[in-house]
Order: sequence, then structure tokens, then C-alpha cells
Amino acid sequence: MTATMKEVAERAGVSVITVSRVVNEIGCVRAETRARVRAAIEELGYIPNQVASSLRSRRTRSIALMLPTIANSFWTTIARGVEDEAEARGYSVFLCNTDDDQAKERRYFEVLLRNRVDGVAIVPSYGSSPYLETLQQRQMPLVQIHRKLDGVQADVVRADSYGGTFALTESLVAAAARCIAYIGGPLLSPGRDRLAGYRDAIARAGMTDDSALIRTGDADPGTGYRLVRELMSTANGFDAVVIANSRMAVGAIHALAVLGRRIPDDVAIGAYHDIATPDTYSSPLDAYSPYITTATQPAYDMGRLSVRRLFERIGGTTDPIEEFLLPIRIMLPTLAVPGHPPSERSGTASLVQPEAPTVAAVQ
Amino acid sequence: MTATMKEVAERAGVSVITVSRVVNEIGCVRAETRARVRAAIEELGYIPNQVASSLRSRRTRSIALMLPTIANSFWTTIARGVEDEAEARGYSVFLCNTDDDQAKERRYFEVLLRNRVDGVAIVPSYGSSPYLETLQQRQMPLVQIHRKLDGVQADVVRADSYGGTFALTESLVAAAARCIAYIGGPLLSPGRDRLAGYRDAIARAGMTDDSALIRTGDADPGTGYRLVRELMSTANGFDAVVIANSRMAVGAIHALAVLGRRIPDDVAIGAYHDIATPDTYSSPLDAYSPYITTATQPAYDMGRLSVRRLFERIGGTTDPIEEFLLPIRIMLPTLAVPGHPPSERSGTASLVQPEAPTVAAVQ
DNA sequence: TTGAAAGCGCTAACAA
DNA sequence: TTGTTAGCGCTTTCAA
Repeated sequence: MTATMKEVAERAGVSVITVSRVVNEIGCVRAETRARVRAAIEELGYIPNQVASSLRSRRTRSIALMLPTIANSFWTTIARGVEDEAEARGYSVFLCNTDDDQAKERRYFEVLLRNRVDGVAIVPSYGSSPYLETLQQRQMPLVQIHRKLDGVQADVVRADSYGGTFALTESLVAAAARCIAYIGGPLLSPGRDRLAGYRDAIARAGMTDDSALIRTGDADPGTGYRLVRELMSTANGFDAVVIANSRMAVGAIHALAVLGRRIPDDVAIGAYHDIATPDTYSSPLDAYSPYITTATQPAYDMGRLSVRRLFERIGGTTDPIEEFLLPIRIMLPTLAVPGHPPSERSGTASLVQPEAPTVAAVQ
Repeated sequence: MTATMKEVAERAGVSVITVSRVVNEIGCVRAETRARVRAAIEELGYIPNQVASSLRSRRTRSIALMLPTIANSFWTTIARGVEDEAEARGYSVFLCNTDDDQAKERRYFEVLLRNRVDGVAIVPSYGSSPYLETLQQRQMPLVQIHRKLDGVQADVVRADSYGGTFALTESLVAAAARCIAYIGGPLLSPGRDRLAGYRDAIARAGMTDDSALIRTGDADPGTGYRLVRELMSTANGFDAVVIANSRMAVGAIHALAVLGRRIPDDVAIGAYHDIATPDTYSSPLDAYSPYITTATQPAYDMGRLSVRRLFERIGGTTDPIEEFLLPIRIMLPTLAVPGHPPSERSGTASLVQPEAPTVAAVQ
């Protein structure tokens, strides 16, 4: 089949270890010897066998990326960040779509242990804890992305959900909203941080924290739609909504349109908007972007940074476990609805930017 | 670190090869022996070392998937198909986003050869040929997805672009279009097949094949927008357009809206629409779907089938090289534009389905 | 600066 | 049904 190091060595008239040194560019090799080895490699079309190298050196130069699914652009963008950073270091990435499914996740943990990957970057599902503990018992370097599991002693790279939702809510306050409702996903990580950001912003604005204005549920468009209708029928009126999940926002805004509420004149919207590739396929939210405030998470950077941290762990750093918070970008509405001139509320707030540095380490 | 087969063997009081047989479930092992081995595996938390197994057996149980980028839902859906099929067979997938960039592609080919993957599924870029030939010289099983490179002797799994575009065009004919323009991507694979499908449908309908009605360019929304404007200013009027690329369709339809053309009354549309996850993020095209004819490619099945074929090659089949054509689904418009009652053209054609079987092998 | 020897953990081939 | 032997292709360790 393909040439081996031994064959290269014979052709170059050196020992295998010398070839190894040339290939890996370590140790000292005389320039002339190196040239001979390089020539032999060229002539034989030699390509090093990573499998053999991995077995002996106990480093596979591969990592695993586990995430819910690449069929959603937020996770996809994280995956691109992970892959680009890994590729830059000569590492390969095993892609594992878990669909947040326990059985699938379990099988993937087994596969990645069998493959002896050097590290794992994971968006854990809410049942991942036991597996993550198993990985850690086996000394597997580990970084959590986006979601933080209680009791897991591993670095986390995530967006500043608290600060982002706080700023999103404040932008509605600044636009003169007087009663702000909240629609969001499950109260786990990062959902609970988002709700906390909303609550603190409400309190700071001197508004009443009214649980009748708060609805949470599954993070999908259908639930967003349903929760808006629920709010409309039970809450005592509101003139703004924070929607802490982009998929829910699609349904929620649809519901408002169906109910004949004008955006932002009847109801102002502050929504998460996690689409990163506007030039390819865009979200139904885009049509509303000019009229709503949006919060965008730095998904690509989350991917890159998590791998950068993972490599520090693979490299053996004993830094204490950290949580890396990346700032969320807030975009204010720029236009009024056609036929409805800009209301006082639209565009009056200045651009709100969380003050966190690009990479803030806390805890 | 983690236990080895030797340690399991000692604990169970058998030889390593017996442990190997139990782990891999091959050969005959007495039930009682097997139970002892299983117990030892359990007690030691033994996890087989795939790296060592790969080195010895020359099978890594991994494949590489090379595609332009997972930041586009068409490729993403293919990737899910590939991964799901591979996972079902206990294989891992190395994900390689090439961005259709030569240098990146080159680096990935090197990586995948180093890793001695068992096979490669690839959406080749138009400069991949030399690398693919290198792979084949090294006996690497190979399957092309979606794009077919001239001169590459490898199986291809793709959608029936010719048939799909033929049917798309015929649906416009059936809806009484009299002059049908064409906008599409570069005339490579599969772009040239799409144009051929359009041309043959035009000819069959007895219409004139007028090159002034045909525009091709880069497959992005901006080009779609520009080409519609070009057609409007140069062609002698047309009442329908086939848009053979979904990203271009976004821009093209936008241009028609800007120019005040009503769909489908002024201009009927037949467009590729490669969005597969309507419940997550959908395309701006969705808003127009009720008013246009769409052609959808079976991306997920393309991924699955290509891996199924790849495994046949990995398994050593010497079947002749084949081209697998999957049918494209045509959806007719269901609604009229609000304020414009259904024209004669809308919804008059019956559902057009290419007659190809689920998997048709040609050539 | 270069090399010899050993062995990573497993499986192929053969033998009992 | 079970075991012995050898060795996959490389890197580690030690020596020259």
C-alpha cells in the first residue's frame, strides 16, 4: 500500500528515527541529511501514518465536538468556529450530532473514548452529567460550550446571557415601554440567566416583577406562538415583549401579526436572533429586524475560544477552571413599519453594548 | 490510564485473543468464558483502543466528509444523512469544511490520508480532480456527492437535476406560461444538467430556445437579483422564470418585488428550494412558496445513500462505477397573491413527479 | 547529530 | 473452543 517510514529510511540511507525527526521537525538533523530524507519522502509519496503515531505517542491529534444538531444555524456556526480553530493546529474533528438524545449521546461517548480523542468540546444536554464525569475520571480534557451543567468541573465558554438579556430589556425601557412581558425557553442554562437579566432590568427600571407577564416553555416556534396567545388572554396588557430565544421569536412574532398587533407601535419586541449567515439563508426574523431590537450571540467566537481553551487543557495547563463569557451584541430597530411613521419609541435609545471585554473570565 | 486487553485477559484468566473475540463478537467463545470476560471488562471499565485496533487491522472505522460548508442548510442536511448512516454502522466521521477553497481542500486531503480513513465522501470543488486521483491511486474508496467531476472514476450520488428542472419548467408550461426565462448557477455539475432540463422542456413545449432569456452566474442572492434586472432590460418580455438555485431565487424574487412585478400574475416562478428544516429556520422563499413552483432536492437521502455506497466500496465490491440519481420533488403553488384571485395559471397543473424510482442507477 | 532497542495495544495467521 | 507468535508503523528511551 503506502510507503512506511522504514522504506523512506532505507532509501535515504538513514535510520527510521531520523526520518521521524525530519517529518515532525523536532530534534537536530543536519541540513544535508534532512534534504536526503525529504527527497526520499517525495520520491516514495510517503504520508506519515497518524494511527501508528497515535498509538505510540498517545496523542491522536483529534478532538470530538458534540452538539445537538448542525441542522440549526446557531450550532452550525459554533461548529465552524471549532473546526477552523482545530484545523489551524493540525487537529481533526469528530462531529457528533446528539439531537439532545440520551441514547445517541451515550453511544457517542463510547465512540470518542474508543478513539482516544485528545479532548472533547461539548454542548451538553441536560442528562450529560454522568457521562461527563466518566470522561473526567479518565482525565479527558473537556470544555462545555453554551450550556453549563451544575456539578461538572470543566471550563465553560458561553455568551453573557444575563448581560445580553438585561441590555435587551433595557433597550425596550429606553424606548418608553411601560409593561414588558417575557417569553423564553426552559429555565436551565442559559435560560435561567436570561430570565434573571430580564428581571433585574425590570427591577432597575422600577417596574413591577409580575409573574403573569412571564412565560417559558420549549424552545420552538410553536411554543412561542402559543405563549404569546396565552399572554394576550391572561396578562393585563403589555406594550413590549422580550423573547429570549430566536426560534420562539419566529412563532411569537407570527402570533402578534395574526392577532393584528403592530410592531413596534402596539408591542415593541426585543428578541434573540442567532442567525449568522445572512447572505445564505436567513431567518423569517430578518423581515422584522428593522422594527425590533435583536440580541445576537457570538457563536463563531464561542466555537473558536472553546477549542483554544481545550488546547490549553490538552497541553496540560493546571489553571483553575474558568467560565468565559462573550458579550452579546444588541441591535436597535432602524425603521418604522410601512404605513406607520416611527413612533417615539423607535430608535430613540442609543446603541447598547455590554461593557464586557471580548473575553471576560469570571469566577 | 485506561485498562488494556491484557489486563482484562489476566483478570478473566484467559488469553488476550479470547478477550478480543468477546469484544468484537467474532469466532466461537464458550458462554461461560464469555461471561467471565464480560465481567472483567465491566470491573476494569475497559474500553477497547480503536487506535491499536486500527493499526493492526488496517481499518480505522472512520470516514471523511468533505463539503463546502455546513453553514448552508443544503450541505448541512447532506451531512446529517452521512453522519446518521455512518453512526448506524459504528463509524465516525471527520468533518471537513472546504469553503470550496483549494488550499484548505489540499490540507484536508493530506490530513485524511494521514489518518488512514477507510473512505471519503466528498462534494468536490471544481479543482479537486488531482487530489481525487491521488486518493484513487492509493486505493481510497471514494464517493462523490451532488457534483460530478469529469474524468474522476468514482461513484456519484446526486439529484436528478436534469429531470427536476425539466419538470419545473414543464409545470410553468402547464400553467400557461408562454415565454420562460432561465436564471442559474455556473455551467458545471449540476448546473449544466439543470440548463439542459430547461432547454429540453422548452423545446418540447414548442417554444423558442432564446439565449437572450438565459442568464447564469454565481450562485448567490446578489447575482440572482442582478440577473433578473438584466433580463428585464434586455429580453423582449417573459411571463415566467425558472431559477435553478435557491440562493439566487432569494435575490431574484426580491428584484421582481422591487420592480413591482406580481407573482405569479405578471411573472410565474419555478425555483429550487433546498431548505430542509422548516421547523427551525426557514428561507425567505417560504413566504413565496404558496405562489411559486418549487423543486426540492433530497439532500438527507443523498447523504445516506452516498455513505451506503461508500461502505459497499470499503467492503471491497467490484461493481462497476455507478451514478445514483435521486428524484427531485416538485411542489406546485397552492395560493394566489392576496388581492389577486388565482389566475388561470395557478394550480392548474397536476402534481409533477419525475418518474425515476427512489434510486435509479444509470450509465 | 545519529542510531539501536523496545514496545504502544491490538489482531492476523496459524496451531493445538 | 482456545492459545501462541508475530508484527502493524511509529515514538520513547537510552546510548554513542
